[in-house]
Amino acid sequence: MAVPKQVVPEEKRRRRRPTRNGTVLSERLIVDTALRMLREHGSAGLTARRLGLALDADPSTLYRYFRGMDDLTLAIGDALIGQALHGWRPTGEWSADLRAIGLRIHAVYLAHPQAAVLTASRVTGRANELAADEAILDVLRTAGFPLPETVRIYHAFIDQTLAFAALDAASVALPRASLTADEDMWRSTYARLPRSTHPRIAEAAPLLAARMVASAYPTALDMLLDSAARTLTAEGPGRACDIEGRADWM
Amino acid sequence: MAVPKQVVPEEKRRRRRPTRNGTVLSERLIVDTALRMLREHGSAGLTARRLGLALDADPSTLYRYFRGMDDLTLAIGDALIGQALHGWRPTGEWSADLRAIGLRIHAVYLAHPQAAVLTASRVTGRANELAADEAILDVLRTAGFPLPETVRIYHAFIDQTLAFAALDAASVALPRASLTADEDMWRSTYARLPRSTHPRIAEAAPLLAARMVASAYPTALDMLLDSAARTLTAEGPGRACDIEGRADWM
DNA sequence: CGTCTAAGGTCAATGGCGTTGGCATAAGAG
DNA sequence: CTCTTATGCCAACGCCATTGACCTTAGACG
Repeated sequence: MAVPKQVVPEEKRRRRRPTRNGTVLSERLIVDTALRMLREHGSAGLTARRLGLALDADPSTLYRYFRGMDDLTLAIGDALIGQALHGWRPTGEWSADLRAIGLRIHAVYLAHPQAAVLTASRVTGRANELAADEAILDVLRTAGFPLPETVRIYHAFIDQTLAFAALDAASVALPRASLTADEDMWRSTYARLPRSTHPRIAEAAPLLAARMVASAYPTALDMLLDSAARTLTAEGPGRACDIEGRADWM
Repeated sequence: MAVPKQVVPEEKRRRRRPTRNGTVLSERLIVDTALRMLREHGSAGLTARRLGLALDADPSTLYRYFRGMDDLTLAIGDALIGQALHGWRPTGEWSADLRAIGLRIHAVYLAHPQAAVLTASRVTGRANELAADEAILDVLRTAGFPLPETVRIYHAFIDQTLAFAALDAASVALPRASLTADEDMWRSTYARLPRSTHPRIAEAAPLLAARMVASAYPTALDMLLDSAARTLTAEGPGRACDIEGRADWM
């Protein structure tokens, strides 16, 4: 019959047959349940078996909705982006707008750290992701940046945001034990290093202990916007505006 | 008695008993083999079973050297950092020095993308990591940055470097299929969006296709150094020098 | 050089995991 | 009301990390 191995797209679904226990499945319900499970069981705790259990459905049923766990992962990622920009409206001040978008994305990812770890570095090409990219580009163009400069800043901005979101989420998503161990590192290991071997760390230890437990994203974001602002006001880009420093990887 | 459950630290090892097939194990050999296996089998392909197979040893033998796969992961991460700064010497020009350090770390992580994915967001507190942090702080202090400013820049610099390394490594480490799919996304999905619904993406599509396949790290790094340079020359920090934008997470 | 202890190797078993092929049943088109 | 087939369930496969019991021999010590 050749048939299966194909997932019916959500909008084409006609027959909504309830599971043994009465719940009626949908992409939406599955993604939401997956997010809840990620929060409860950690980023490695999203398993087909457990998800099936939470939905009162057989694990294999999930394959009627997603091609596999990876496909589900992408759907989760797009849901996060949608949630981040839900209700956002531009104010007209480009710098403040970008700052708000960046902090919103960062915040939503940190609110779902276990999900963020799985999805932050993926390109889904789904609706919510496209809408976010369109919004960012629009802010820059409306502000008056020329097209090449817009693309340059857009690239640095979105990748910086996602990169920090993933990094910070990874810390938060660590198992309780590893997390406190990592945090204590700055108070124990680093704070106790002898001045003789590590003088710079020793002198900075108190400040480090205070700073390193927080995210560096707001600082890095401000530095990026700071640098971008100069190319708008000044006669032209000061330095490093070309595409050099290109991919020597891949 | 009481049974060990403890791993003998490498420097205390006396008895070097060969495995059934003659190989003599060591932390070094295990980490190197693990790196090779990660490259060959992908970031999810480092398994105790396979590692044992590659070493001609029983998987359970690994537990004599590391407390578990997580402990091994940390050792791999520290090895990467050590490799990145191997042979590095400061030139005295702080901006160039930081740029070099950043690009070195980024490059080594991208050279071992599967390993980078596992380790970039971990704090090991091991020797190589400490040495790297000491070096970065020293560059900034020697350049004349006051201590609080040094710590602020250090934090943004190291986290941005690791964050981009992890993000870019994750792309490179994707299975061949997903990777080319992601790259084609910029030429297919994004390039074909109608001007009516996504005008900004449409006008930028060619530039995006050219840029997005490369890493934004060099650009973001230059913008960070650019912003930092102003706080050195000017009378004082222009803006955003305080610790605000603090952790509203955790 | 001989003894003997415990480090460092092996083996077998446990309870997870994602995924698949076959099967059953009821939703809803006609 | 009929009949197709979408969508659910089940059982099984081959992976995985980790553990406890066991065995063997390296090398400290007399």
